[in-house]
Amino acid sequence: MDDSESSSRSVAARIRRRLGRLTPTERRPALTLLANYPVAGLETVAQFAARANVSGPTILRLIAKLGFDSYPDFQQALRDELELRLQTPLAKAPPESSHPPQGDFLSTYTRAIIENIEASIADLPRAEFEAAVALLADPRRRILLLGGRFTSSLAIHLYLHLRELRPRVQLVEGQTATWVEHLLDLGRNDVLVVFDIRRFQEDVVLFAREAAAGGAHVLLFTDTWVSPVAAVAHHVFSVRTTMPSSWESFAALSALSEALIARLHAQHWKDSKRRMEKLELLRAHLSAEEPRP
Amino acid sequence: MDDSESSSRSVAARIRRRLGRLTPTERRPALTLLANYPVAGLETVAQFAARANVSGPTILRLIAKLGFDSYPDFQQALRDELELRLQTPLAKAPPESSHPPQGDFLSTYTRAIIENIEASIADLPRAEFEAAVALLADPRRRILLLGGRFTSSLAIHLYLHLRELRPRVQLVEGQTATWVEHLLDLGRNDVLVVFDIRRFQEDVVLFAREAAAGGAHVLLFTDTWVSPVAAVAHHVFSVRTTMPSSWESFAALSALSEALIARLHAQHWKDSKRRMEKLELLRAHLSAEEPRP
DNA sequence: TTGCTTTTGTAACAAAAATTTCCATGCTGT
DNA sequence: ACAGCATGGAAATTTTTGTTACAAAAGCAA
Repeated sequence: MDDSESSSRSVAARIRRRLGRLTPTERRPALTLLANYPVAGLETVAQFAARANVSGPTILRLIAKLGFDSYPDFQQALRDELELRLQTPLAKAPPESSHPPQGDFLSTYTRAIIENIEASIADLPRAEFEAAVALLADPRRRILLLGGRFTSSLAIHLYLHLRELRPRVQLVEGQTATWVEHLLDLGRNDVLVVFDIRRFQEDVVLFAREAAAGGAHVLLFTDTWVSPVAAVAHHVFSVRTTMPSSWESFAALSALSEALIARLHAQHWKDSKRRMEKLELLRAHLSAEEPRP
Repeated sequence: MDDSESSSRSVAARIRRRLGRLTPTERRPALTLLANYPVAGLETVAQFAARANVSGPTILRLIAKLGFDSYPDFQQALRDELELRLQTPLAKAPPESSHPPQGDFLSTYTRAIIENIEASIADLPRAEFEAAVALLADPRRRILLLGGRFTSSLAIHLYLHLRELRPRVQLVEGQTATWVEHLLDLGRNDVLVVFDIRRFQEDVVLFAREAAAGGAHVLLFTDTWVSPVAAVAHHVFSVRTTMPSSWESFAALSALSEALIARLHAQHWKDSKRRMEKLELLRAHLSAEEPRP
């Protein structure tokens, strides 16, 4: 009866909506799928059934109740969802050729960015955020920042601001081969902040792993695909970076680190104010002695 | 022959490693898979083949070269990867269940950011935007990027992405004293992109002035206070960076440069796609010849 | 050009998958 | 207790899918 309404939603949403009306045995694979979303549903009926400890026909009855015409149909829906989340620049020609632009480009693009930010921040666990702030606020800890090929700009952004607020902030940069030096005296009292999004970089992952093994706290900023660094990270922030049809957007990651900075600044205002005034003074000294151009 | 070694890596890594040794037609589905990772590989052979415009057997030959015994084997490997990635801490948090409180710091801060972006983009002259895109799209022009003390992260962000899309992109970095070298052969056919926000930097302004005098097109990204660079700039984008209580936010600037990149990519999709595929190939070559760890 | 090798697609075939049928089991209400 | 009904699985059936053999096409050397 409510098919027309629920059929527009994601598979996960369809399941949640009908969970109450499922038989106990049907509920088992339904929950299994939610727990291993969407991989479980991409297997064969037999594999899925085995995973959920039910028989094949039960799977098929479940799929039918969810409103799919066949099991391949259901899998296609899962793949479509997945693809939408994962599109990379090379994936597809821009849509403007296919159907005329609705609203101009800038407005459309901006709306997508805003949606990304909103969705990301809404889903973000507040406690994790506060924990991260506390870690970064602790002046005794050393802070190391690391980014990937593209995300290094984010690491730099955070670095430039943190450096103003507190001492002992370092950026891991340059050739990969030189990174190890940072690992040398990295210990229990240090924090590594890593930015890593899809097309996760092996060298970044390895570095984070090493740092974690050495006892450092690892803070990870990643996309919905979740970098493998998460396995060793103490705090993980996963935000949306995918845009409808084009490149990825760092807007949400950027917003998050700015929020982090703002929070730090607000909470430890007295310390950072003193520090910034001192900086100001030093800069004045330096520039006063510079020769006039 | 080196199967034992490469089989421990991810499917994507296997592809990159062998990309050079594949036939042209086999390379097509390989790149298709990387672009739509891993969805393309989770489809049936026929679907995957259609997506890459090759025949079924070509897919199977590719899979065999990658070291898999069968297509289902290959799919299982993809699913395993996917599952591992999605099992991370994120799974703990319930996805779309309850919306977090409205009034907390993060939400408030995010709302301010979003307002900044919306207001900035709404006021932005579309013609200027398109003119900027056209300038940056012209492959004959050299592009120079420059940022200030904090805004350098924005310059780097744009630099890292432009570099993928087109040749002849350079970043002005390092000590101010070394910048002049860039001015040497800067001429009528070149473009200087400058980021400069309040507490405008003298050295940045001087550089831009010099570049403009030399005939270069100057593109300025600035805040509502408008950098003095505007006096010599050919296109000026002034956006909001002020936040209610604390630090400034680069979100609008960031959104704008991302929109630029997206627009460029969309308009000159064919060129940039070719370029990016070539990059992919080169990276594969480099990583294939890396020494064993 | 000619002949040889490599590459790629067509079509037939075998394997595996999804689907259906049908029967056993357990629960509910009289 | 026993009919009636909902539920779930084993096995048979049908459909789809992966696989292979083979021939056409393309590239290349002499």
